[in-house]
This record gives sequence, C-alpha cells and structure tokens, in this order.
Amino acid sequence: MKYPFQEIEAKWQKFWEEKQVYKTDLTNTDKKHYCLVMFIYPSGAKMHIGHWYNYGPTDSYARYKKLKGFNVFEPMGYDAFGLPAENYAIKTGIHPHDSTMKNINDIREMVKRMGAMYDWDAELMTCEPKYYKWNQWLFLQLYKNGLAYRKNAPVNWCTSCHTVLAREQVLNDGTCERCNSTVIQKNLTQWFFKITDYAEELLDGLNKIDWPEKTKTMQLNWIGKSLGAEVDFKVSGTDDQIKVFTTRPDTLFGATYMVLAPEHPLVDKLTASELKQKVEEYKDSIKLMTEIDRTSTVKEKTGVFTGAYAINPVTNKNIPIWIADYVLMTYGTGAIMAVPGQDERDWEFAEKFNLPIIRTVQPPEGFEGKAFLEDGPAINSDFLNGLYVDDAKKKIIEWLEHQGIGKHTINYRLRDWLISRQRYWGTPIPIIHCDSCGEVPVPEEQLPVVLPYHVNFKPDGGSPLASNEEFMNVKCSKCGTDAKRDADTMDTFVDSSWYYLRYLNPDYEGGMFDTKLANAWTSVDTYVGGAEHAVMHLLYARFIHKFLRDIKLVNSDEPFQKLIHQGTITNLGAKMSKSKGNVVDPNQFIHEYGSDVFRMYLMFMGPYDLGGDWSDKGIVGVDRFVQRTYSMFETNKDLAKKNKAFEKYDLAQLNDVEKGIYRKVNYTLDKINVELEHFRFNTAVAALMELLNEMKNLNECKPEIQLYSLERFSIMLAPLAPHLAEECWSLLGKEKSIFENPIWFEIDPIALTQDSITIVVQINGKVRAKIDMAVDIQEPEVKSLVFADDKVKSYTDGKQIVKEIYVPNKIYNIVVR
RNA sequence: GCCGAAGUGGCGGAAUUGGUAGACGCGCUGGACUCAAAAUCCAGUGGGGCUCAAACCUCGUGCCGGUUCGAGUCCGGCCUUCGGUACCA
Repeated sequence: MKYPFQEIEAKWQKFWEEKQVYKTDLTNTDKKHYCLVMFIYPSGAKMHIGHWYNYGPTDSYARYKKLKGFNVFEPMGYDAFGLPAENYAIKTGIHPHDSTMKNINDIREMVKRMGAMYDWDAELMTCEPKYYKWNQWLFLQLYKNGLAYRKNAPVNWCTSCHTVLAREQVLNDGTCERCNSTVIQKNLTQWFFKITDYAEELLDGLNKIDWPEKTKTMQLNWIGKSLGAEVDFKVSGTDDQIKVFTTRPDTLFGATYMVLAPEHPLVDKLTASELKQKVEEYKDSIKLMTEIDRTSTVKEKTGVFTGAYAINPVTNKNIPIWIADYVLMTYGTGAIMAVPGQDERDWEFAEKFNLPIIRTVQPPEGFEGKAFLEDGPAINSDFLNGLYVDDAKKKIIEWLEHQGIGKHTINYRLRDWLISRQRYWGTPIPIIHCDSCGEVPVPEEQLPVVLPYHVNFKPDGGSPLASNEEFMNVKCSKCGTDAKRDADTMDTFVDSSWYYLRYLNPDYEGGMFDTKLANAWTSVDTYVGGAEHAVMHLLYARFIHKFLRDIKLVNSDEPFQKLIHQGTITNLGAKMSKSKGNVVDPNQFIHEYGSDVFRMYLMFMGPYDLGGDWSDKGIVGVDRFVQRTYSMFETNKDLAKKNKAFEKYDLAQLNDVEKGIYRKVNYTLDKINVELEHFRFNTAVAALMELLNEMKNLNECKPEIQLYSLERFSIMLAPLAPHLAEECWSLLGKEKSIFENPIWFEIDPIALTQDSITIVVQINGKVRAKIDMAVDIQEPEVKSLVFADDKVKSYTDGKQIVKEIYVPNKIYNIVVR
C-alpha cells in the first residue's frame, strides 16, 4: 500500500497536539536545551522554501536532542511590526493590523502542517501591546541609563520607505535594506541607542561564543576598533585647533598637509575669502553624492585648498589645509593629518595636487612602491629616528601627552543605533515633548503607550501618528500642561533584540520577562537563521542582552551560545523573489509528497550551511525511501506484540545476514549521532538509506533481530521524518508514541569492530591489490600475506624493494625500483 | 581592491588526522512483472584502451608547479563562481 501521508501526517499532528507532547516544562532545567529559529516575518501570507529550509532541519535537530534526553524548548512567533504591512495598507487600504493578523493566522496553519515540535503556549507576536509595552519599558531603562538620547545628525533617509534608517540598514550600493531604493542624507533630530558604549564588550564577547568564524569576522569589522592617537594641530595665525585621529602617530614628521571633511565645522571659518567660492562649489558637489559614491575606492581623488595652514607640532612648519570627500565627518574626528609617505590615499592625493612627500619610515632596499606601509626604522623624524613603528608610536604618544597636545585613543567604526522611524506600524516611542519641560519620559505605570488604530497612512514623509490628535495631545506628566507625544515609532530590530527572553513566558506581567526563567534558560543553546542578519539583528541583540544583564535582568553575557546559518536556496541561480518571478511554492510539494518527504529532501540536497540551487529532480528518491520504509514496517506489523528484543546480541550467535544487519544498525546509530550533532543532515539521511538497503533481507533474520533493527530504525528516522517514524513505531505495536516517551538507543561497541579487513596494497603509490585479512594482525604476518599475492608478485619480482610502509588495517605500500 | 567560502561523473553531492576517489540519491541502460503502460523489483553505470566477457592497463577531484611511499585533502602561484566589505585616517 502506498504510504497515505495525508491521513498519517494529520493523525500524528492531532495526536501530538492533544497529548501536549511539545509543551516544555520550563521548571525542569536539568538537561535544558533552548533551540531557537529566527521568528517569522509575516509580511506575506505564505511560507516559502527559505522558511522551510530554516525551520524543517532545525526542528529535526531539536527532535534529535529531545530523543537524546534533553528537555528541549522550541518556540515560534511573529516579528509582526514593520514596513511591508504598512506599505500594503497604503496600496490597498487594508489596515496593517488586519492584514498582519490574517497573515499570522495563515502562516500559523502552514507552520503547523510542517509538523514541527513548537511549544505553541510560548507563541508571541510583537505587534501586541502586551509585547511592545516592554519595548517601551526597555527604552525607558536605556533612557534612564543615558543610553537612549536624541541628537540632530545627518541620517540616512529612504526615499521610498519615507523613514530614516540605521547605518547598518543601508546596503553597500547605497540602497535601502528593505526596499532597495535610494537612500539620501538628511539632517534630523532622532533617537539613538548608545551601542557604542558596549563596543569593547561586543568585541570581547566574540571570543566566548560558538559562532561561524565569518559572522564573528563581520561583527569585528563592523565594530572596527583601531588604536591610535588624537593630535591637536594649531591653525596658523588663529587660536583655532584641529583635532585629528591617526593610527600612525609615529609618522607625524611626515605630515605635510591636512585634510578636513567638507562638512567639518571649521571649514567656513578657515577658508580664505578669495577661495570661499571654490570651497562652496566643492561642498555643493559633495552634497549631491551619497555616502556610498563618496567612498568609492575607484574614484579619482578630488579636493580643494582652503587657503589656511596648520602647524605641524613636531616640525613647527606650516602645512596647508585642504578639504576632500575622502575624509568623512562620521569617522574619527572628521579631520586627518596627511602622511603621503606612509599612506596610499594621501600619496595619491599629494601626487595629484603637488603636495610634498616625506618618507618617515625607511623602506627596504629595492622598494619600488609609492607609499610604504610596512614596518621599518623611522627616518627624517628627529628624536624618533631609528625606532621601529611600535616603539616610535609609544615614544611620540608620550611626547604628545607630555606637551598636552595629544593622547592615546581608541576609535571605533561602530556608530550609535538610530531607532526612530517615521512610520506607523511599530512601537510608539514613550516620550512626551513639553514646551516647558522638554523631553519627558512616559511614567512606567502608564505603559503601554498604545498604538492607535486610526491614522492617516499617506506617505508624505511625516509620521502617520502625527495625524491622530487624540493620540498626540497629552498632558505633560511632569507639569501637567499641554504637550505632544513623540510621533515616531521604533525600529523593528528593537522587537527582535529580546524576543527569545519573552518566549519563556509571553504573558508575563511582572516585567519585561521572567528573570528566573531567563537565568535558567538563556543563553539560547542553538540559534539558527540566515547569515543576512550577521551584523544587524545579531549585534543589536547582543547589545541589548548585555544591557539587560547590567540592569540585573539576566545573568548571562551573551544571548546565543551556538549560532548556525542555513544556506540560501536559490532558483535558477538567483535568490527567490516575487520580482524575479522565480519563487518556488513549497505547498505544491507538500500536497504531492507530504511534509516529511519535503523536509527530508531539503535536508538531503546538500550541506545545510551551503544551501544551493533548487531542483525537484531528486525528491522522488526521498519519496521512494519513504515508501520502502513504510512497506517494510507494514510487512512486520505487530512484531513488538509477540517479541522482545535484547539490548545487545552476541555476534557469534547470529547468522551472516543477521550479523550484517546488526552491524549496520549499530554503525548507523553511531553515524547519525555524529552527523546530526553537527547539522550534517544530508549524510544522516544517506546513512539511513544505506541501512534500509542493508535491511532488504530482514526476513532472513530471527524475529527478535528484526524487531531489534526496526525499533532502532524508527528512532533514527524520527528526527528526520517524525510523522512516518511515529507511524512505523506504532505499526510495530508500540503503545507509547516516540515523542511522548522519547528514547534513543545505545550503540553496541562490539558491533562496530570489524573482524576482517581489506588491506590495500600499493606499489609505488598505485593500488595493485586488495587482500582480506583478520583485523589487527602483526606486520610480519601482513607482509607475508601481501607478498604471497600473485599480483603483488608480478609487480615486485625482479625489482629492488626500496621501502615498505604499513598503515595498520589500511594500507601496505611497497616502493620498488 | 581587500576578506571569506567553494570548484569532484550527465546532475545533487560523499570521502576521520594525507591512506581504496565517486557513499547515498537522481538520471540513464538492460532485464523481470504487464495485453500494454505507469508503478515496483533486479542488474549495470567516471572517461579511454584491450577483450566475446572477465581479468587487466591507463587517465581522472578548476589550472600550473611543489612536498610525500602516497595529495580531492598539505604548500606556492594562477583561473572561475558565490557571499561579505568598500578611501575607516
């Protein structure tokens, strides 16, 4: 009979739900395992292949852990706020709340059909007041601690989303991370979270977590720590000073000019009147460029002279002050001392504008390059001469500090996290703006500031909340006079920075989350999600977690101990997207083959972290495996009712077929263990297929050996194809379901030892013979067996034997001449 | 440009610390079953050579070179693809 997956998958899903098999007892923390996938963003009503690829295999891992005796917590929820729902509202008039709720309901049904062991009691959605209330509370704690502040600053403005973006949310081609349209610079007053206060700790923490190296590297580069010095330069003929940051203070004697960012506040003041027009023109030309254009490495250097001079503090010489777009106001101090001798960009600039070049590090003989960046003895540097870079740095910093014109500094590339959004569908910022009191935090007992339902969504660039007067007009909670609420909402990355803590009790009213549970259950043991979150979500969550630790709400340093990225499933070589029209709908395959086959096929396709191009070519192979498995168990129906299998068998008591199967069962147990532990699902599935092939002759075994093998087969199958495995287990006549009463079988180590082995004989490195012999026999005996072989003889007779290498139980290599 | 990963049959992909390259699956070929087809089952399947056939020989893991008794795996130099990043002072 063909495996009736519709019926059986529905049956077991119902069973699991009714028996509450996946309800995790969070009070039992004995062998806890928090297995988390990135929650779902319900912008569309459908689950696509990428979701399946993320959730299916991760669920298999969670199930494996459960069978191994872990108390596994595997929750699912909805990252429900965000722009797409709001843009959809603008287009169709359907309110974001309504479309989101509908999407969530549809998605929940689809996720359930997948058959994952989510604890649905832990389900949460970020758009509910009972969730976002705590975003607001978090905001207030950050505010109290000086980590949430408002400033007027140039910000990234997405021309299509009509909102500001954090720097991380601008892609490297200058487009918006969400919608891919152009991002421009604007000056606005916005709320920021001071993530830079945690820069050092965010770096340190990377050493303590089990994350992919490339992800850690990305965070490392994003934070971009560099050691150097700040040096004050006097502006010649004035009292002004310009502070520069440099990583190479040792090259100070070679600083032959200075460059300011065009936006630098001193530019207007410094510029000589006859050059004002040129400088203004240059500044205007920069305004039109995005930050990305400006920072293109291929672009030729541009800049203009201001007419002013600074004084090099070590040489006391006047050096010209230029402005150029390659100096950014947003990094360091917005000003540099240019040392063309030791910096490629400065060299290029100096060459183009005929500025002096002085080498202060001696390049090796024969050096033909331009700027010399390597280590070497200092030259042309007075009291530094002869010192190598590190020593020269130390000495000059001492000197600068002694003179009171500079100091050792650490600079970071990381900037504060801009969290204001001029959008509706998000968490209202809990601040009241009062004419007399300024910014006033909403008192905690008045939270949540509920997001009103009725607003005007018109995408005119203003915050939609501003259109709701009832919402906007409040009394100042300090002085009681008329005041206004903040009309902006928070970046949705705030929501996702702590949701894993809320899952533990999403209805908790005593605080942001239940600290007792959080201390017991976090860090999350295994976190699985896309690599596209390497710097944004994963950095924000680490920051927030550390802050929550500092205010004593959690006791761990890091939110996610082990991180796994699933690869991307592409179609026809491109990422699946509606606009490309290459989206593959998983439902089609669920209908035709069922959820188990589909998830197993996704796992079988290849290495989990590599992903790959979609093809349905091989899915029939997995389907055949499922059919053959099912019929094997049907043939042996009720076997467990009449028989009992021992934990172990003595190989000597088994016939050849039994021995073969017994060995393979144990070998597979071992293999599956290792493969699943490392998220190598493809080889785990292959191992089970091999076992099934071996079990072809199961009918030649005693019933108890049949049962021994089938029991183990079902349990190994259970993480990968849970519905099928439950069905097989119950076909055997087992009373308790696998996941109701999780078990995992121990390996019989004796079955893993071979008694005979094939020795490969190589002659001059080429395989010439394969000889079977008993395992672990002594080398002289091996040698005599090898040289007794006709083929070996034919290759060695009459030749001089130069060398013999024996690798026990593997290879016998003979070198002849 | 820089950083990282990858490149293995017709295809997806296997291969402990260097030790039988191609597990497992798809596809294909042949056979069984069938009136026939589908499904299923059995056998074969990297290329080339020599064979009735087997045995056997030979070439083969992106390219060139090296280390080694032995290299998909290690080293040096390239090429291609895919991610990440972009003048960070």
